[in-house]
Amino acid sequence: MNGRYFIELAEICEKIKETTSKLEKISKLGNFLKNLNDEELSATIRLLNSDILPPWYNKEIQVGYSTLSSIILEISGSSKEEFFKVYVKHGDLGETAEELLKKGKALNPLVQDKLTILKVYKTLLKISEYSGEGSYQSKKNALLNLFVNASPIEAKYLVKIITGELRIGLSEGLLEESLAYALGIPLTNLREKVLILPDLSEVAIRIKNGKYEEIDLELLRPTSFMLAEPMSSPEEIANYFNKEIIAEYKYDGIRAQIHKKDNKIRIFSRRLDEISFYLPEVVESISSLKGVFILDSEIISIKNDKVLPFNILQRRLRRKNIDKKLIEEIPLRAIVYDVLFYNGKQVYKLPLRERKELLKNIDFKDRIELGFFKIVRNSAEISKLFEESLNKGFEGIMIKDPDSPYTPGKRGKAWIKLKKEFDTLDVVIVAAEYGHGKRAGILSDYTFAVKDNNELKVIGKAYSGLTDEEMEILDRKLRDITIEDLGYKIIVKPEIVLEVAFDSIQISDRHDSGFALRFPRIKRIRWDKSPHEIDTIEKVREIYERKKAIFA
DNA sequence: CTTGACTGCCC
DNA sequence: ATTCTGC
DNA sequence: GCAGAATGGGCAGTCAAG
Repeated sequence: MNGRYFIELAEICEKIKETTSKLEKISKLGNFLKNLNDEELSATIRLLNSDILPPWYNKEIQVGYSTLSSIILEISGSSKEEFFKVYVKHGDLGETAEELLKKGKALNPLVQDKLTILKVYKTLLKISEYSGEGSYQSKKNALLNLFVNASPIEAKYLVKIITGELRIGLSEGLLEESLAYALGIPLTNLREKVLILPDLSEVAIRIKNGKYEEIDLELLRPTSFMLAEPMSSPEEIANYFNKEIIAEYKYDGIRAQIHKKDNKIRIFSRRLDEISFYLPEVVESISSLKGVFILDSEIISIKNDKVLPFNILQRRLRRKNIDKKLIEEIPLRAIVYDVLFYNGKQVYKLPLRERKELLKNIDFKDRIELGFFKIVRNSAEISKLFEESLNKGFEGIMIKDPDSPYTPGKRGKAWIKLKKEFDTLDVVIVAAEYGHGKRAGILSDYTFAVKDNNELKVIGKAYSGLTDEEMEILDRKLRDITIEDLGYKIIVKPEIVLEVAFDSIQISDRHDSGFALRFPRIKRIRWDKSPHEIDTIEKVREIYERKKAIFA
């Protein structure tokens, strides 16, 4: 097999990492992409996107941090201690591989079967096929075969590609820009097509072969979901729109795109995985509906008129066996609130109010129902509906501009989400871990506890909410109060108090308090509070019980 | 046969 | 999921 | 306003090891 060498791609990535200029990144990568043939272009895009196959193929590599670490250890011949030290320093497995390989001796320096882009891509493809007994070793052997032929810089990018964390300041966005540059078309044209057909590689090849016009929404093939932006109050929403708007309940369920064409039905998740298999009774209900369509919906579970919490609902996903008992235990229903394709027509560009009208033509029944919505005009009406939603056990409300088209993949202000106000707890930091990537070497991930009589009980971890500056201040302070250094993590004297916000509390054996927080984030550092003043496990229990009352 | 580490994806 | 940062 | 980056908790499946 010959063709373009993988080292070329690795070196381009290195240059992209070194510059902060977007234009430079785009031209560097764009010029490289321009000269690839179809097969190599497709493979390169998939590698850079860490998307070996489109998600709806439901194939996974099943190689992660642990497997890669053992490979790096093996071929670099370094000790665990050394590996660990280098890893904490870089906060990136790829960088770790590069440094250790530079230091160590290559396992087999004489055999140099130079890696090509296609060889790498095809190997990863093959790895996702291995399963069953001995598959771990097969995957490892296939990877070893790549790594023994890789120079340190190639090894670095192999690791980065496999873990999906390139960390070179190039993600889907700039990749698209580079591709548009390479294809010589405006970025907006490319982007429009990618949102409709969310497979950058396939879009690129089709455009390259003059099939731009033919790319449109296709039945039984997922398109990106339209997303919402958060706002914090009914007033903010009312002021922003200042007109009649459509309001719906917001459900804490699983987003589902439902495709029906004749008797073929496919359902896709937000990440575009096909999830039809896990939802047989939903599929059955859909099959009894008339028409050909693509619908947007939320799947939830309601039992005895109560909404089941998300962690229960989640048990319906990724199941291998779905029996009668499970279907009764966690009964599903799909709440439909939008339509993208209806009886032979693309309708996603129509204004929402017309799409809502179209939905009325479908004879929803059984487990598929039309989502409730109503027109609201001011903050008082928004507020009222919001309260109603919470009382029913839902998550909040969605506010949508009736004049807006369905814009796949866009998170704009056409859809606004209003979630219930979060609770907060005052907690104390008891441990801290080093971050990754740009947070390498900084204690940026904090484990915190609440008070249980004279003891401290861990209730969660958080990393987001602080500015870089605050993190650096905490970093220095934490080092001063270290009790024990575990290498990747330090235990500290309980001195620093944080105000932590979260969406809900759940029972959990993850931490010793017996509780865990959902969506924890740091509100602020409470320099003014001493650890004696933090919240107690009783308060945690109280908040938990209050929420539980709404659920079944 | 059971357990625990690992992986990936739902929010 | 949330949040911050740089452009 | 967009794009990129870092990272939370819970779940099921898979595989290797005991």
